[in-house]
Amino acid sequence: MISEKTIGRLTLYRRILNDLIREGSDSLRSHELAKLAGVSAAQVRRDLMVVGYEGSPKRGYESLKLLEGIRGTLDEPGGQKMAVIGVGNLGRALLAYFTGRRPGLAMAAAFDKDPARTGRVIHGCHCYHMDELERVIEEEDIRVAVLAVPAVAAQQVADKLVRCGISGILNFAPVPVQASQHVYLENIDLTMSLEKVAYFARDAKAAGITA
Amino acid sequence: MISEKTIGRLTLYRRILNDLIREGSDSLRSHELAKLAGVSAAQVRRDLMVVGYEGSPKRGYESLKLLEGIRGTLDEPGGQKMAVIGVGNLGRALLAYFTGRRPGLAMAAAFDKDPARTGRVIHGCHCYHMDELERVIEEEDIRVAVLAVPAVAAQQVADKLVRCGISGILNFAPVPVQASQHVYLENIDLTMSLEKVAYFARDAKAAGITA
DNA sequence: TAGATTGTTAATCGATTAACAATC
DNA sequence: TAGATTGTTAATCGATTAACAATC
Repeated sequence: MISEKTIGRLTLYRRILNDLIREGSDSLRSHELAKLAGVSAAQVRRDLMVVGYEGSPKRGYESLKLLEGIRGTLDEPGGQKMAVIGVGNLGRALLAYFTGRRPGLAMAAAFDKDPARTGRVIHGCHCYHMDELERVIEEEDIRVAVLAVPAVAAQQVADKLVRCGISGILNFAPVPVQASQHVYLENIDLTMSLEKVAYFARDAKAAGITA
Repeated sequence: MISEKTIGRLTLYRRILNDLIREGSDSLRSHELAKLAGVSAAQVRRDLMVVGYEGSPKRGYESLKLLEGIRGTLDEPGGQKMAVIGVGNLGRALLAYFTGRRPGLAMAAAFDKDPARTGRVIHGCHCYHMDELERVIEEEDIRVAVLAVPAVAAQQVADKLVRCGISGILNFAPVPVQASQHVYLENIDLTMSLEKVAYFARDAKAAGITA
């Protein structure tokens, strides 16, 4: 079982690696990757131990083989499908943002309960009414959901998603949503993050004056 | 010095408390708040120790006084101003999302380098050209910036923001941006979060089959 | 009072980093 | 070889939780 943090960093290493390969790199050292990812070299080496490809003390890590190893660890071979639930301002932006960002993770559907928003294509993705949730998720074999509904509806919609067979939820509603143990759920609380920044900005400014 | 995590949870407690007060609650216990916030009661008690208001073993915490205490800890008395940098799909959505969400944290300006997007009002906020960044930040006394520019531009724009006197940055570009020690920077890597959910959704599904 | 809840300390837990023998 | 880098373990660090005397 690989930790959440390690998986997160692997996704970052992959992106960095893709850039390096595009620029012609054929090998790299742990400390180079560490610098670019903003972590320690020991962290990088520790993380890379899980991908099943070993570097060599002489040549470091071969870029292509390392990328292959990370892909083998992170990706579902046949690809995965996802959906966005709620196509208000944030939902539409996330739809656009996530569409085509990574091959192997396809945006297959969008849903909303407002009939004014359904029955049309938004950012290349068909928007269905919530009544069709179960049918479409089943037919399209969707496993991952991006939840962008208002806070009051979040828990209820999450429960419905779980009943429909979704096994991963990325929740943007500013309430901590609960789900069964067999469903992976990550909460991104934008308001919390903004308020944290506002608090520490104040603090940083004060520190700056004192220093 | 209060930890990042504690500050984050205090913002959550405040929101929950606001809801409870609206519903008529005048007092609450640590375990009630813990349940609603999805944390342990010990965690809540520990967090609340920093706000300078003590509960009593008999009556728990008085809702209004606790809210007052949290406000006193988190909020800058005169309020704070923020800006969004980059008004593409994501930037515009964040502009709409953060506008008016909390009194005391005002969206004062938006910026973009594309002249087609500047000189107009988006979601109630004037959009300036990047050339006006320094002047407007100074005039409006903006301290917090939400960074929603493409990855390639992120570090460069962040550096510019710091030079203009910004002391808190919420970065949405999918690269880890670096800033000086006197600037608080939080990275929200949406792609990383999505890929993590996709990975563990696969895992969760496998666990479900095995179980 | 008796009992529930508080503030607070000690124990636990998990993740990160430092260190080092093995290796090319 | 000599030296840099690897995989991996031990030490460190920080945050969370369990426990409990104090309290209303």
